[in-house]
Amino acid sequence: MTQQSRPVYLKLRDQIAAAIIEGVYAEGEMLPSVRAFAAEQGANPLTVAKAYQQFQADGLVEVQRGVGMYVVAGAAEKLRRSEREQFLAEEWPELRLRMKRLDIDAADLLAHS
Amino acid sequence: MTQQSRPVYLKLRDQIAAAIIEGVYAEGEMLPSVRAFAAEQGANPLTVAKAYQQFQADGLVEVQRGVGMYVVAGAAEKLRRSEREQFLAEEWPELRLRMKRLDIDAADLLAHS
DNA sequence: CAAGGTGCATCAGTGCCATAATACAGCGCG
DNA sequence: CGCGCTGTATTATGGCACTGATGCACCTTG
Repeated sequence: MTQQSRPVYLKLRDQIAAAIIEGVYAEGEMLPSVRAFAAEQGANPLTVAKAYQQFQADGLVEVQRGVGMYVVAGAAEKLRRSEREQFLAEEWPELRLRMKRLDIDAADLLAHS
Repeated sequence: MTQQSRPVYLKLRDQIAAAIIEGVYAEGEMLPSVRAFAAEQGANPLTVAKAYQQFQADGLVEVQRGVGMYVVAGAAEKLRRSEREQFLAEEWPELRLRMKRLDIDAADLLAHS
């Protein structure tokens, strides 16, 4: 009903980013083809391509035309650093205020681990 | 250009919720009128109304037609509990996994306080 | 009663998103 | 070379959420 439905291409992007960081798609290996990943996820190949392009633009994957897209060396660490900084700089401050407002502290978090 | 990362009416909703919890809009008091708040925030009155409706549906504010919308007694605590549960049950688990993936621990958070 | 403020309903417009159907360009392999 | 696999460009279309302008019903106040 609300904005729970983030755009599909962004969901796919996050999913792929997590997989790269966790080594599911190791450096030097090939990402699933646009068509294969689309079929697997039940999405449209173009939508997958749109998600892939984000990584290509950031230099995290390398395109070999006619072959596939390969994870660049150091991509996992680069991605982790990038997202880490983004989280600490932008999300955490707001999150901190919000937790304070909702009266949530470390003990509450541990209770829900 | 109309597409922010987050819909305006949801931003307004969060902003108002925070104000209610913090007592800026005390219980029994009247919320700013739709038109007044819209002018103040540079938004459309209808967009503000959409944000207000969420609170009305949840029974946190009471509408007196022709007069205004009043904060119901106990609204602040009810809102805090609701958001608190929502955070712990839905957001925190994902956040926890994400922080682990990004190699963020308590020390990092304290460093950015 | 008249006037101004309130919320709210209706209709219309806009832009992003997702999908679809093709078509094209490059590469590897038999 | 021929075939099948890659990514990519093009165009078109439908859906849906968000936003916007106008007008109406209701209440209080003087």
